[in-house]
Amino acid sequence: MPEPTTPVPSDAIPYRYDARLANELETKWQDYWEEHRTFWTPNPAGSLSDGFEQAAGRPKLYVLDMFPYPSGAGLHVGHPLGYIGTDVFARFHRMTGSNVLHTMGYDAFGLPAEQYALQTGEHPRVTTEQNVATMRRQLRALGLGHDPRRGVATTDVAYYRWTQWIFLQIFNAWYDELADRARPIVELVAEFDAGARQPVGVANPDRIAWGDLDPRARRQVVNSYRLAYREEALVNWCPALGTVLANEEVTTEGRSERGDHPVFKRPLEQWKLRITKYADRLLGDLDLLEWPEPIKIMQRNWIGRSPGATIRFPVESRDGGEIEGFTTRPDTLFGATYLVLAPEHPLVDQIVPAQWPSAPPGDDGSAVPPSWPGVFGAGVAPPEAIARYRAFVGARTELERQAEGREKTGVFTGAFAANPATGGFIPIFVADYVLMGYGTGAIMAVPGEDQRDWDFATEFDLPIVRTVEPPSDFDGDAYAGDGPAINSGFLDGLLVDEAKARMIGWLEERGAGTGTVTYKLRDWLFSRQRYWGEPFPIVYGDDGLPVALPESMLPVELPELDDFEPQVVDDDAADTPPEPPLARAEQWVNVDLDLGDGVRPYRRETNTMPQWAGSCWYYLRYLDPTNENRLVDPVVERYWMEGAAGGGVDLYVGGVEHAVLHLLYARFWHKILFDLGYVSTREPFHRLYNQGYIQAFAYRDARGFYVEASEVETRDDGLVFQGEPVTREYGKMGKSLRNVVTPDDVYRDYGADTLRLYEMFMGPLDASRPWSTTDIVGVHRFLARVWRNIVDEDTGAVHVEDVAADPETRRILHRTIAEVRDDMEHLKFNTAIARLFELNNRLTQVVAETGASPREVAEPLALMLGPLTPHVAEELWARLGHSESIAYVAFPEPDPAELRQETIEIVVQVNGKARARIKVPSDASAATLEAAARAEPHVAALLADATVRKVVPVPGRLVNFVIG
RNA sequence: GCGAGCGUGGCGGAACGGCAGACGCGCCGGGUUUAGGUCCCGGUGCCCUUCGGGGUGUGGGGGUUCGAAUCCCCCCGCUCGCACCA
Repeated sequence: MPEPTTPVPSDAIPYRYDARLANELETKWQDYWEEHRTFWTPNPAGSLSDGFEQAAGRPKLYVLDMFPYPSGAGLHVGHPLGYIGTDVFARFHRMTGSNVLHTMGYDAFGLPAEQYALQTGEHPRVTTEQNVATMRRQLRALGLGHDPRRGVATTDVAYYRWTQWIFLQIFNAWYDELADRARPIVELVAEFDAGARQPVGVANPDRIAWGDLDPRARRQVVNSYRLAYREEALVNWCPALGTVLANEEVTTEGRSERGDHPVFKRPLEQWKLRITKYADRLLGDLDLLEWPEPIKIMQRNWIGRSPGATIRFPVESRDGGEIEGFTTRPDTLFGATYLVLAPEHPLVDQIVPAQWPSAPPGDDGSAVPPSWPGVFGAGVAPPEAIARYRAFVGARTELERQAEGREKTGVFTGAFAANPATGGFIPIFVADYVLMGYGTGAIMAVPGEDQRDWDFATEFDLPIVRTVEPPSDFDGDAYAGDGPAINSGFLDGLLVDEAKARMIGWLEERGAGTGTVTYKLRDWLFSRQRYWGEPFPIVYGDDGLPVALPESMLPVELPELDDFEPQVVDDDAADTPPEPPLARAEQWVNVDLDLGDGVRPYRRETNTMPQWAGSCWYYLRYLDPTNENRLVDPVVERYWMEGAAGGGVDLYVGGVEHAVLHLLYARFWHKILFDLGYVSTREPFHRLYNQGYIQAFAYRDARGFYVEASEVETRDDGLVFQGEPVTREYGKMGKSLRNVVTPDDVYRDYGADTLRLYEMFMGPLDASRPWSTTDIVGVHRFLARVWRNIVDEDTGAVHVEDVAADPETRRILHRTIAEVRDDMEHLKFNTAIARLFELNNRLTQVVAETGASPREVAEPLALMLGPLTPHVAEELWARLGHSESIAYVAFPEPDPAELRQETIEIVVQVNGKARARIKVPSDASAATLEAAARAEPHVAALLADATVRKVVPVPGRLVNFVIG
């Protein structure tokens, strides 16, 4: 990349729009906005309602940026792209009469903050506050029109008090399947007490009546219904980070997304949130949203709804029992030649016999093939073989599983089950290609119709029965397509959909199975062994059961702790037990509380919430940040959130990287709050827009090392750094690639308005593109030209006259206004800016000819720049003689009369090729068009010796002659 | 492997199925200037041209259409998401 072309300071010209002048007036207007509370946005009620009378009649608009994390490294020019976009949009809408809410807070809890604090040796609160201050300074310098009163941080005690409060609501709620919504847990207990409902579920497997349960059992039953619950689960334990991670924080290679350390599966008691209960609503309500289709598709895939059936297979063994398997293809049951259980499946131990059977049950004369016991051989008895296989699976990391590809491993359990369709006995295997976390953790294997089962069957000499007739030219293994059923008794001849329905009916009649729906979505693992997060408002009594603290005991503040480091151990130390840092704050952990039955000792929960928690609801707190009595005042909430289909924030801008996690978690919390009556809309974010990324070129020298990108020069013989040739790459901005450009650099060289304008001009907001320092001068020159067209560079006097613009200039002005309005509305800032360039180029000519700008052009130009480059726009507006801020001045409106054109130029094509242009009245008829076109000399010549086969006149556009 | 998206000058990018390349950068030429920079004017897809114009051109190939960067099919390349989900 060539040197940044730093403009030479033009000291000789005192009022030239250069970096010095820009910086001066930018600081001035930022101070002005702060002092005059320009962007304080009134609420309809509560402590922030001053001035609402003026806004009451206007439409409201809630514009939101994704919650930023205040990084210790500060901002680079890629970060604010979306913030500038929302600011332009918000400012435009203020000028078109909306009451606009736009602010920004900080997602300041979480692993990065804690790790940064570890690096610097300072307390996370200190470093976090420094980072927030740095980011606030950098963002203030951008001139963003945020309401500063609403910029909450998740680490504020006054904020996380409400995060904890929401957790209490989740803990104190259960999902009523019949009503299809969450309800307060007290209502469930009331129904149990009244005998209106019988407790079922994992905590009450024997279905003991409520009245016969002891108090402790009752609490366990109730806990098993809660939307927040504790469960021993296989979690992603990352010793190097000293924490467990959510599935989403683990890469497909089985390493931590942060730091790339190995991750191991370990059973651990964890908090989970029952997001799976909302799977169907999270899926269905996507239809209400104005979101990019790819994002909706990603959410649908993540939720992964699969309709199918659970089928019960009676086990042929000493104590009987059944295995429930889930399948999406119940139509293939006749081809199920074996079952597979996940290695952790709880039934495995119950069905495994002491010795290998010599033959399947029944007496069809077949024998058990020698390959079934698996790699351990027939000399190893079934229980031992299972144990060894489990050890083998447990020892493998995700990475190893990945490396070994799709090769199937497994072991025969020694047990058999009956296929309810055929009545025959089929062997039961254990294999790790079946996942405990999905469906029932058990499958019926149909090798003829499923490639995975085919691979396994081939490996273990299992029979393969096709149940769908493949096309005659099919030469693959398993056939997964549609076709008539074969070898399937009463299903024969039916196509797949019909066969599925018939089989489900058949199973349900016999009580052998039911139609069910399964989801890929798992419950949300909600606890972390970290210091820098929200403490849970939960304590444990001596019975070890969790107790929710009453609302009056909130907030539960993080204790001061010198040693806040997680227990970090070696990368590969999979066996060390995790110890949360908070467990070491003994005085904090052990408390005596009166929770209703006298003062008793309790232990606090020592896990903290994941970073996602705070970002699940910040958009609600922005609405009413100072409210001490409620999460958000319902009047305020309704005012800002209600809107089109499903309601929600009017425009939400952020990166695609949050396509599933943040957006799904936030929707989930919002729906809980909706069910419990705390918010009025079904969805949090009505319209979502994904901004692109600004990346940058990076350069390596001959040794392969990155060199400072800003010092690379372009010469005729190629790219060089200090005289040595370098090669170019393209990637993220970052210290490691040595290609960072900071906003501060650009402010210094050109000013914030130039940075804003360049970022908006360089391409459409949703596209990613490379930063180009050389290109910035173009927009800077534009601003300087606008300035010069209005202000005398030598004297600072305004040279604008109250004279009429010439007709052509006036037409250009009004066309520009119309197009800029339209582009702004559709977030097409790059083309809006191009139109302003054209208008200003015209104005430059006028000034060159007449020595002054007509006021009727200068004022709208300044106003149209208001959203894009607010500082220079304010300054010009003030110099044009206005005393009020430009922020709420009405955006120019086009004069329809000026948009109408008397004559238009249309194209004449011959065989689709443009050959001439003719001027015709704008309302010319097809016949007039054709006549005028034929009269054009060039066209006439082309048509002279040709046969015109067809004429296509399109009034207002063109005429096409087809000749042959 | 499955799903989604994207390929337009030297570069960033414009273009309701209707003049491809708006606007900007860069580059070339001219003016202003002692000079450089700034600033102003003109030119700039590629090839040919008798300077009138002609040919060609939106990753490649085919199709629909009077007309395709745009719609459809196949292929190539790149990016992103998911990845043994039964």
